[in-house]
Amino acid sequence: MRVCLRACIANTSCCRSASLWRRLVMSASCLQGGGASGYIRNGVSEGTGMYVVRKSQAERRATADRKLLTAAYRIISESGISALTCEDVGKRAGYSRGQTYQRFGSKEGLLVAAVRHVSAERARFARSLRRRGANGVDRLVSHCRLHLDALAHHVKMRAFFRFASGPLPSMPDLETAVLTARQVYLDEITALLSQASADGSLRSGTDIKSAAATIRALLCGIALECQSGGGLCTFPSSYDGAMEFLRRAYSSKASGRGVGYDGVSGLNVPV
Amino acid sequence: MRVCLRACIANTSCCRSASLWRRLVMSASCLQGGGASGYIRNGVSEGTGMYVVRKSQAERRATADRKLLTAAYRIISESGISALTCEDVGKRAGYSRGQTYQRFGSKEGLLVAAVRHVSAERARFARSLRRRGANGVDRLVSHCRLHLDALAHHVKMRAFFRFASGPLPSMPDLETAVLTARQVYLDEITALLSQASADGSLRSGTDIKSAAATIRALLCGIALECQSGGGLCTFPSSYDGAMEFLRRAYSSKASGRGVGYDGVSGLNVPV
DNA sequence: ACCTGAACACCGTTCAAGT
DNA sequence: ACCTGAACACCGTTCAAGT
Repeated sequence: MRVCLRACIANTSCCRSASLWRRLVMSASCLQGGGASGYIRNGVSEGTGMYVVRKSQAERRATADRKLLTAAYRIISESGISALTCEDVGKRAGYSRGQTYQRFGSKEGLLVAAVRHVSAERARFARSLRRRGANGVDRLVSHCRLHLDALAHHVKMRAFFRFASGPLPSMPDLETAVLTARQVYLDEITALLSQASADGSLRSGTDIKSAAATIRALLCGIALECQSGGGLCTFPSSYDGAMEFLRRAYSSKASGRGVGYDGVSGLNVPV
Repeated sequence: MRVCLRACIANTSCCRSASLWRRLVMSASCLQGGGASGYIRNGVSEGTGMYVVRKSQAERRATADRKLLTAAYRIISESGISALTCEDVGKRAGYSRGQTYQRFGSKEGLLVAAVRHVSAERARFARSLRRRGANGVDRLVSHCRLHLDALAHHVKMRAFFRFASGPLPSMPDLETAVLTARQVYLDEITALLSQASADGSLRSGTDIKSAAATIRALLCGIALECQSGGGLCTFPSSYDGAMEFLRRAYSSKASGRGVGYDGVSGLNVPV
């Protein structure tokens, strides 16, 4: 049973009630076409309240979500959170301004989804890091360096630090989501410190909780500085010193004076 | 020669041209009164283009500037930069929304003035600090700690870190002003490091420029975390560890393991 | 169903009018 | 002169209408 909607609308002037339209699904072929002219009605089972929704609808929604999110974190990584407008997001994603509301309910909803996405991506990136070094502190420092290095290459990482280093005003749900993302980041650093403690490379007497908070503050502070330099963020060589600083403060070994960063191996090495 | 403006306006319907009004000044008594009913015209010297402007006008402007600025940095310290609206500023300062434009040209103009003001106040506060400690590194650490401690008590300091840890979008002049304020802050830390270097308490081999950038990043990162906790910022005890970390990383002495913060003296002391 | 765009509210900004 | 507030533009948001 297929009914052309154009004809339906032409014949009945008031046929647009929700109860009728809830039964509409879209044919899969529409996803390929350019326009929206392929709407059909099918699978109607009168009186049961159950409706058939073809997979293509879910796909369409997923596509919209993905495009909007991608537009959002690109804008954020380029220009910051407050520069984002729904108009811009819609335009980049190939939709109208209203689409953000269709999919995420509000601008805040979009931002919450965006911070969760980039936070998850950051955590995935962090897990993928091949941290190098002879011991836990070496690997901690290597992790921090590679993590910050990623600012130059990963748009999602830049977006993450935009969220982590300066929240939006008066958006409680966003604030909660950002705090969660920051907590995940803190837990990650805490885990690395625990490993360093376990293998004896962490300076004895170091309070892990406090050290993790300090390191996160340092990394967010550095990321903040990289952002303010304009569009693209690079990891300035002046922050090699910050990594050296981490090693000095937390290593159990009385490190020699001359420890330098080896750009090839990504390690701090004695020289 | 005094002319009551009310009468002037009643008699001439089109007397409001700029050329006429440029000659008006306000009597000093107006500043004391509540309303704006005391406008007078005086000191007119026809054809010379020179006009007498009584001090009370300058005072009035200065008062307006001060009230608007105070309203601005209070709002910023409480709710952040993007939460500030000209409506709010006007209301707090006892003016209309348009007054910000009268005095500062734009919201950005107000923000630039605000960041300069709180930056200058921060520098003044920093100079007033009685840094304690036996040597340059001790005094550096003491400075950092007292500086961050001030977040809990000084509204201007909270406003400063709102600016320093997360700039506004698409406001080039504001960005420049914030960069300048951050540079002043960096120079201050650099000077303290230089003193530590001079008296031999700074770990040899430390690059002062890089160390200053690292320390500023750490301090801004900590201030950022204090802000996100809601209204009032306090210096959490977990950041005692960050100060200890500074000492470990930059002191030339191989410090003993147990160094703790003495809340009374404001110093890190061996225990 | 998804999507759009007119309509509204809010706020930054301007500027003619008021004192 | 200082100051106000109506008017406009822009953007977040809603929602009736279009497909």
